[in-house]
Amino acid sequence: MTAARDLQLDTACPDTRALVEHVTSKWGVLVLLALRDRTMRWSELKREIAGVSEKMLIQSLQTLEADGLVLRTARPVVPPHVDYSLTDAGHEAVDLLAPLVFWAQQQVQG
Amino acid sequence: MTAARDLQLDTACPDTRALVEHVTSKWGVLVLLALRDRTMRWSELKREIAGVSEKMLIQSLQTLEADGLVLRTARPVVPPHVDYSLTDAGHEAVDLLAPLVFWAQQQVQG
DNA sequence: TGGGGTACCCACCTCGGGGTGAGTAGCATC
DNA sequence: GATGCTACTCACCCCGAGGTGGGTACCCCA
Repeated sequence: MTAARDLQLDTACPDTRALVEHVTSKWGVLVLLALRDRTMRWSELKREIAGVSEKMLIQSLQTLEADGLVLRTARPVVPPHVDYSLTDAGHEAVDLLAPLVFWAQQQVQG
Repeated sequence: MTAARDLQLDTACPDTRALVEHVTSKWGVLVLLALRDRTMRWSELKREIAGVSEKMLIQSLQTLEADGLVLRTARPVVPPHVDYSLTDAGHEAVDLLAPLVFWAQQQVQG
């Protein structure tokens, strides 16, 4: 178990900060949770995640893809067909993230 | 285990979102980790958490106190003496948060 | 001929997280 | 008399997350 002090200092690292911010961002959380148990198309995600704007959905997906957490698979057909799924790292992230979100939910409701 | 879909919808709840944002915010993370294994004075936190501005440290502490994660104990002496520690809920939060931060760190360094 | 569906891009705006710097009370020390 | 320490408050600024609304290529179907 790493000492708390070690974590503190390292957290000042901007890259670690950025990754934590991405996975805990407003729409990032919802995208990761939505993709947790199955691959989804872009339009499915848009429908599933209530209230997300097209811009933010695209931006979130692109960020998570760049972080290596989400896999984008485009089929060059008409009309366009694009699938999104979690990578192994994405599954690791969501497995660590979900308990935190669940806990926060309990706190608020309690 | 709650289904992913249930979590998704509930996460849209602004209060849950706010709490997750507080504990995963730039300085919120560092404050929680710093207080993980001991009570600290304000000046100690300021020294321990490199680069934090006074304003943001105070703001983070006030937010976490309002969320019931941090306990503030002021002694009316001169010069002022204020202790900060984690509540039970604060310990729960940091125990869920630390693995996520640690994982992010590994991802970045790998 | 034109309207619709998919998966985007682009320009613009707002609002709040985060940063900088100055001020403050009361005593202690020089 | 002045300066310093602690734990703040207050005023102002900047930038980026997030939102809004329009455009676009391509083909299909009516």
